Amino acid sequence: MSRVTINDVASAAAVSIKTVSRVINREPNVRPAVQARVEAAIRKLGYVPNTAARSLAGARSFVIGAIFDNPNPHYIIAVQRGAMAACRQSGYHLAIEELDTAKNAAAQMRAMLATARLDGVILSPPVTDCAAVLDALDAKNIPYVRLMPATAKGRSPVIISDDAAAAAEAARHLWDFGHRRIAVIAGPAGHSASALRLEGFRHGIASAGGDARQVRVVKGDFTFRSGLAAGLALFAEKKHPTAIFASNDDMAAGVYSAAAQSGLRIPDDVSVVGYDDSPVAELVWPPLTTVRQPVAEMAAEAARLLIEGRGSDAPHTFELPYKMIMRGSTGAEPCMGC
Amino acid sequence: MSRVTINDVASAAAVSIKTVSRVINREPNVRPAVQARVEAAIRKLGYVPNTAARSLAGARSFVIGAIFDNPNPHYIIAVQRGAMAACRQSGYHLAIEELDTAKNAAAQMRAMLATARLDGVILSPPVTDCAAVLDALDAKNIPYVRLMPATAKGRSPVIISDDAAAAAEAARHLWDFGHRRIAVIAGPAGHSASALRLEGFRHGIASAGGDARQVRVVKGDFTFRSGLAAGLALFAEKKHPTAIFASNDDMAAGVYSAAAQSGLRIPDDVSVVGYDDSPVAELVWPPLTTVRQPVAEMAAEAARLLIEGRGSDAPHTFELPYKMIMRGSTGAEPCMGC
DNA sequence: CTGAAAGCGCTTACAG
DNA sequence: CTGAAAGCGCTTACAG
Repeated sequence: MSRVTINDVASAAAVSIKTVSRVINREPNVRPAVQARVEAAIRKLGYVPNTAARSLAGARSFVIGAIFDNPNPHYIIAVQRGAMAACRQSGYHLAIEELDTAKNAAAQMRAMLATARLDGVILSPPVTDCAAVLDALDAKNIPYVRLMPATAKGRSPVIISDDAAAAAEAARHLWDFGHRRIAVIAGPAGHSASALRLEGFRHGIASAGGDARQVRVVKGDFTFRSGLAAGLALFAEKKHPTAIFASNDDMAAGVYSAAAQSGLRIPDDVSVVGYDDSPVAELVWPPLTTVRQPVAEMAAEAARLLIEGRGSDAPHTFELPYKMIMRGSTGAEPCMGC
Repeated sequence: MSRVTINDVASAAAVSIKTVSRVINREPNVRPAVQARVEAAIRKLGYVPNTAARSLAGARSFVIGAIFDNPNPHYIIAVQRGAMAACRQSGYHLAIEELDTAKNAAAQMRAMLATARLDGVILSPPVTDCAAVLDALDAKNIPYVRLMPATAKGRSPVIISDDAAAAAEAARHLWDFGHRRIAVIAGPAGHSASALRLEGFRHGIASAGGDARQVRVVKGDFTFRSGLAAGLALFAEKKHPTAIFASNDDMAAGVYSAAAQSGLRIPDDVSVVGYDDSPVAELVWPPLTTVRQPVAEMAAEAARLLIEGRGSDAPHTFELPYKMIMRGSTGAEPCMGC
């Protein structure tokens, strides 16, 4: 639709197309007055640079890739939403690729790279820790930014949110409500978030003056079902926990179900904290107190880094703040006053 | 990476670049022998056409858009997976856009169209039925294909799977197992699938020789929670249903929870059928009998239609087959032998 | 059935 | 600080 070209803008601003190009690309050496004139012309004409032409003439493809593997749909959607937003703002496209880590991930990565010219790649867990994929990217000299890696953090710019600190805050929150019999439902062993959240929680208890070894730990696998099973097992105990930290919201929802089956009320009899602030957190009753990891913002930051050509910079760590979302599933320890 | 250009291929095959272009674009008027020679050269050199150059010289952008609104993440991911696969095969990109139908959808659509040149657009429910969005697309002359529209099917090519027939099959399946006290948990009123599945189920009962009016209908909204509530209400009745058709898997999972709380076993005491074959269907126990709508394939077909330039053809309907997935949640009516 | 020429809308590499 | 020229790799519109 945009028939307006760089030539039209150049004429309107009475400059050469090279100067318009400089303004578009924020290159130096343009007098402020001239720049203002060009920008006014761009706005007036509704000029949008032709990506195909820019790509053909220059070295950029204007495509950023996002690689996923074995994924939680909510998480993927959040990453996409953030990355897409950043891409759109700069006229980039987001190419989504799903890897099957079970098979030869590096070969799949190379196959993708053979057909698609990418200016950069965003890696999310668990591929974010797949050395073979990083190698394939390095071999082609393609910049990449990783979300929440557990290993090899020195290999690329990295975007994180402090899960351990968030879990510690959850622990203190429960502690401050007077809870002393506390259980954690941990995530699966393969997932780096599991360890981060568990250790963070223990650390929070310790820093509050408690004994981290007193914290009951039950294994889960991030599914509703495992949360239900863990909750049932916990509530069957004579002196069952009065507070439970589930390492994700789905398991917390399972705990809700277990509590209902066990005749326990939330938060009167037992307090529950989840993690992720997924949709289910607002669907359950009472609404779940949980932690929000700014996934979309993290992905957007990764995309921006790549778009600005900073994906090959010396390894940096960009940390974005988590947020505890206080809702109705936590309250005072039942015998506070007994 | 692909330094090989159309010129290299032309030299290798001893033809002009125009002939190579004809082969790439499957244009007519190339002798079979020449075509074979060109294809051999392409293969030998590993030539991949430069999309930016093709786009700049020609009329195509090589970008297909997919519009979503208020979405089930699993569904969106499935649509994306299918559409991406089709796009990748033809060197296209998929641009994903989320609309907020609550706000001015047409304005959002126009804003998107102003910056992105799209060769076609895939619309999925519920935007697939948003007349204002269709108008905006028509105004810009952009072809579109719609997935599962409920209205205005004559406005574009349309991809469907027969939800009503699938629901009818589910009904007959239950009927054949001897069930006569049957309930349906319906979806939300705004969603076209709700009506399709409910009416199809009723029709199935009638065609099996039953009385469709005897089928109990309880309202749900496609969430686990509404399925749980509906199940609890149903199971509280003296002569509770022995079979339940939940209009989606999430609600079916809610029914599982209700059954457990009510001391009912699946499928011994009550049979359950879901719809969607979402991941939860294999997570619950016993695994859920459900219906698979070929969402990814439907999206792939839509993308292919658009890529082949058939998006503006006279309205067609492409129907893809659903599939009933028999698992362990259905069995004989409990008193079959009493 | 095949090809030579022009041009798509930019950026690059220079020149000044 | 600014611009004229060349060229990126294709497709279009013709000519034969």
